[in-house]
Amino acid sequence: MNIADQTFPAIDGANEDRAQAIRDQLRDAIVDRRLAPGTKLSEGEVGTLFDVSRTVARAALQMLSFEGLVRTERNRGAFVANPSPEEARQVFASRRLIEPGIAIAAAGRMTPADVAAFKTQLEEEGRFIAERGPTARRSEIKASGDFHLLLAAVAGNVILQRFMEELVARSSLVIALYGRSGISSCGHNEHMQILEALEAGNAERASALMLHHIDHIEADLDLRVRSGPALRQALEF
Amino acid sequence: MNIADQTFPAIDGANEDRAQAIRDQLRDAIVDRRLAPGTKLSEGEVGTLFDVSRTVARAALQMLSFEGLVRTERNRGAFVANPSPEEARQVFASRRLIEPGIAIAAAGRMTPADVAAFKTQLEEEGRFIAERGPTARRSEIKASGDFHLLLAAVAGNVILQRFMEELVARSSLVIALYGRSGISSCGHNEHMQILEALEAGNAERASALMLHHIDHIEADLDLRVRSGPALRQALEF
DNA sequence: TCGGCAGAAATCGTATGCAATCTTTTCCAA
DNA sequence: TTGGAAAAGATTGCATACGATTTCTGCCGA
Repeated sequence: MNIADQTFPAIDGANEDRAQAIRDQLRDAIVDRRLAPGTKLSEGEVGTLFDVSRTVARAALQMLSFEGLVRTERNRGAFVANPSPEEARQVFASRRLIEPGIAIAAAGRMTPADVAAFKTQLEEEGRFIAERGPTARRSEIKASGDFHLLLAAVAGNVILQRFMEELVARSSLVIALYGRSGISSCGHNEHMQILEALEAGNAERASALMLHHIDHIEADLDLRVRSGPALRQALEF
Repeated sequence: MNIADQTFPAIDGANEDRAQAIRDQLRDAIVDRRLAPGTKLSEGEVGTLFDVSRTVARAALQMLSFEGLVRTERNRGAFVANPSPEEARQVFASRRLIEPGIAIAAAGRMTPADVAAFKTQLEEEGRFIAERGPTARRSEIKASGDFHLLLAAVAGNVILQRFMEELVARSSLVIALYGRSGISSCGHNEHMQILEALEAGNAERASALMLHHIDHIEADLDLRVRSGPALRQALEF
């Protein structure tokens, strides 16, 4: 999987920050697994693809590097991150710490509009599960992450929201690398249960369900080190 | 307070990343309050001060902007962040969520070397409290933050560690803006109590103490909006 | 055939130039 | 004096150029 094989919508050269737009495109591609972990993202290529100079492409890659989605090596370039099992565990440890609290905060702030937004989101999620094929699978992983992001938005703390954006994006990478099965339908059920608790204003229950939900996601991963770490490093694409 | 009044150690033009070195210098200056909130950080000036091109200075400022220490406005430039009371509350809400968990994780991983490091840190903290003068006050705030950063390092989760680095840095800004008194000596006592609990392996107690500690720090702030938000915005340096 | 070395090609790090945008100053009329 | 418009100045956004570093390639000797 090479970045040159991807097609990206043109960046509207309007007043918006173009580097940010490119970052968003690339992030989507990484989270959707259209760009595999380890793929090289050279400044020149990214620039050509989006029709901007290396300066702008570089800025976009720097942003992704801050988010942990891209790893940059001096004088070598940027690569889609290839999280280690240990990193994967830390991602989920972080989520276990943060998301139950976010659920509690969100429970106290849910508006009818929020409930409606969640229902729309969950419907879409359900549709992707029903469909078959790799495209649907990708959309499904994305939608599953969107549930958590929506929750973070409702919680109303922009700092935590940004942390969650990073954690959800990194989780997608981790699931891509270490995911075992299609536990997703189970996750969908759990999302619905969490929404019920939120709608009922039952913060405690929402929080507990969230904790279990994260445990379930992580339990579906196979985080055993497959071979000696030296070999793994050497093979790192 | 203008950035041009500051003196910075020269960046060693060696193999290290120069933008990163500049970011660290600027972050220290912001956290130490040598650069006041609202101070303009123009690319050209930063570049001249550190003897690098605007390209490198720009990269450093972009990093600080990601950390929330610097706010950038398109076509206008970068300014030391000026967090609103609401933002301040969110910083502390985030810390209340994360730090008790970090304390628990750290309690299970403390080595004798860690304990020694904490003791050294707390001694230094104590020294700054004893001293008088604005310089000592700055060092004291910095040292107080270092306690929390050390704890995050011991906890062993690099993701959470990075989150904490951001939160501690932003807290320094918030304290600079909204801090009322020298509650710091009280904070120092609390740090010592937390260390005792950690040393005893009492994770629950360490966690509870941490939560109270954060509450105390926030309680020392005066987060009332001083004037109409419109006026405040207008006066924003 | 294989390892390794030299040159070529690719890629990155950084400085600099130019256009676009914003800010400040100047100046004139009310 | 005050308001406002226009010019001058400063600063950013972006592209491009060039040296430095790394990677690739082809060739040679063992």
